[in-house]
Amino acid sequence: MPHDTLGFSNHDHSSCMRTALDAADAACLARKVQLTPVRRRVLEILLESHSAMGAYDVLARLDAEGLGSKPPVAYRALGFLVEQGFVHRIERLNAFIACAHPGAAHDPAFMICRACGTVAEAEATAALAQSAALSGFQVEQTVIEAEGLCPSCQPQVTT
Amino acid sequence: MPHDTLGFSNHDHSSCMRTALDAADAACLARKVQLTPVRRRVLEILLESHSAMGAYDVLARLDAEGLGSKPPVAYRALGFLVEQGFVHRIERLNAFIACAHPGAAHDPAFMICRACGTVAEAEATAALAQSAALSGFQVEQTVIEAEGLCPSCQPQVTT
DNA sequence: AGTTGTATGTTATAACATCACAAGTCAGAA
DNA sequence: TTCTGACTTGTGATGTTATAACATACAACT
Repeated sequence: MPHDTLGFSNHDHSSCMRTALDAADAACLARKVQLTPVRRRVLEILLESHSAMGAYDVLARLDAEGLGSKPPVAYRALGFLVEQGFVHRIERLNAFIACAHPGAAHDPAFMICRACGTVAEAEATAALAQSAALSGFQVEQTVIEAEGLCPSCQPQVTT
Repeated sequence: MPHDTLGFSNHDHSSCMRTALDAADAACLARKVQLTPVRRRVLEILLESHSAMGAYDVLARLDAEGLGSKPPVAYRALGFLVEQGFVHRIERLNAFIACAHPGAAHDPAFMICRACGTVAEAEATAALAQSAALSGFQVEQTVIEAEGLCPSCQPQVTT
């Protein structure tokens, strides 16, 4: 039953790619912004890899395909995709990952396996909300990241 | 009533510095690790500034005082202090800040004002715990950071 | 004195990110 | 058509953050 786009379970990859691209197309149309070839390709690259990639890794792919070779090309596209919510930045890794919940407005949290580097997305709860309310801080954006071991990298118990 | 070491309120600065240094001394003694001059000075610098500082800012201070001029000097000291829990790294800013709750074991969250750069520390709740438990992810470390506007940087209502 | 462990000093470079300015693209106005 | 303005891309240079790799110093113990 390969069907999960989040978490550390299997999922239907090609379907989640199509879904995400369709969602991005729709969102861009609605917001009157352009999903240009470079931007679209960067999103595809991140969706294909299905893992967190550094800006220079993305850039290397673009370069190989003749879509751009200088850092600003990658950073601009990534910046656009993050702005639009199609991609998330993983601060802890200085890396980027395609959003696992295309379309849904959300406040993502991430679980990063320190052994294999896999990053899974979860929904953040209102963890800071209370502290913020108490101190009068007005939250605009949150970064919530956990590092640890994913199920497949944990020491196995022999069955 | 200047007495708060966390949040965006006033506090007794020199007292919070002493408290933090005393806590660090005690912890190092207990753990049999050394709070060497460079390490101690870096902690003092962070406590004095009472805000998040980049590694190179810290390094500039060390250099001015003849305590070291090369990046590894600062990174090693900062790494040690982070390991020991005396200093926290703010991933979002690539910066470091002295811990506001010396001694207490904790899982900090941060509120970062995008206008003035002030960083306040709060306690993180078990935000990810549930997601992690569901997926089998074993959390070792979390980064929880909120960006927004602190009380004094928010548009004022004329009284 | 010799060995070990911890900390520091130093050079070089890797990795990440942005600035500044030129040029191309394209829709809509003149 | 031609102009214009908004947006996007191309490119060189630079700025910022972080670590690798190797050498040295020094204290504690044997």
